[in-house]
Amino acid sequence: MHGYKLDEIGDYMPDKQEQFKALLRTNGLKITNQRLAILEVLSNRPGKHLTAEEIYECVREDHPEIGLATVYRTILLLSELNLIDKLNLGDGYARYEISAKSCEENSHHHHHLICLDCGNIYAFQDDLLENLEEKIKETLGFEVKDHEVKLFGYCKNCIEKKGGTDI
Amino acid sequence: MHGYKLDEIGDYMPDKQEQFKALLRTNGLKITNQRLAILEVLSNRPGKHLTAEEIYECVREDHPEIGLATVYRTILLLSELNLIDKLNLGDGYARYEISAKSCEENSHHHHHLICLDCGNIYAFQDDLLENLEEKIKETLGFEVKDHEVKLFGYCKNCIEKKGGTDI
DNA sequence: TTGGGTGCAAAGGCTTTGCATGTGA
DNA sequence: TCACATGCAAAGCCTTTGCACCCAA
Repeated sequence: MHGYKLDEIGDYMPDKQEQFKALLRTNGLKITNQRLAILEVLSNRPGKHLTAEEIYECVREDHPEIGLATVYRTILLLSELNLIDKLNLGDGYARYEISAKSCEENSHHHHHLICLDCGNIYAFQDDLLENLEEKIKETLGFEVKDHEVKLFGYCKNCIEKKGGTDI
Repeated sequence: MHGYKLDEIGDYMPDKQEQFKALLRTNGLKITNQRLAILEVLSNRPGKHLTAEEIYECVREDHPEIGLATVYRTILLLSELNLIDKLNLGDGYARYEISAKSCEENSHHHHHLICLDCGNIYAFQDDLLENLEEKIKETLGFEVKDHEVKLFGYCKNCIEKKGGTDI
């Protein structure tokens, strides 16, 4: 984290792209076509979890000259600005999605359901963790600031396809 | 997974190393000093989460001739035999610990508390997730088989050191 | 004896970095 | 103009793989 200012932008700002531009300006960063294009790719695919390579391919459709290094650098920037979330499934690729946080500032990350069959990723919100975190604070004195929950299993579609739950 | 037989060993087996040897024999694998040494390093450090490099350094104290590749290959083997668990903190290193599962077969993985200050990792058991998994099955039709929960925050020691919780 | 295991070095694969060039403010 | 941003290629870094030698069974 380079210490970017994250809270200078009011909620009244109408357009996500305008918010982004203002955020860049606030931090003395330049507004470039590459940065706008990368954020747009991610914004247009909420709930999709794209690898750097996938983002690169999407952006290249409109900006064939862009370099993969720029994608990586921009991803890092967007992460530090809390505009995107990083997800690691352990398959060797870091994945990114537009942040839910960027809408409601106080919420934790949502959780992920990963289907072991088709690989699709589903998101869900749950507040069960809040109780757990209180319990941990009481018993262990550990103060939870953030969490990452990944549930692995089989999604409805795949279960129905196989005609049973005993995969 | 290469389809190793995991359940051939009874609970009556007295020594962890003897269990391991029997497991290797059962699967037609050879008992080597390197394999024994690597499992011992991990067995002697329950709750520690070692990287391959760290395991390598530990084993080298008694077996200076061992190669890093052997450590990686053995780690993979131990994982497939469910004797060790893999943990990914997103820092670029895969970490390993002796499996809690290897004792009680039916339990899920335990969860991890990761201190953002000192980097220590604490483990805890909790059954809150069971309720959550039922709820997910009911509402989304998603059948959870395994989960991975990482909670990031500040441990008791670090909170006390700083003299406050507002780090 | 002999096929699996090991050590070494090289290769893989994702990500970061150096550097000269380009460009937004 | 000029510092920041970009593109390309090279380097980094963790991990895996190829291959000849070794050794447990």
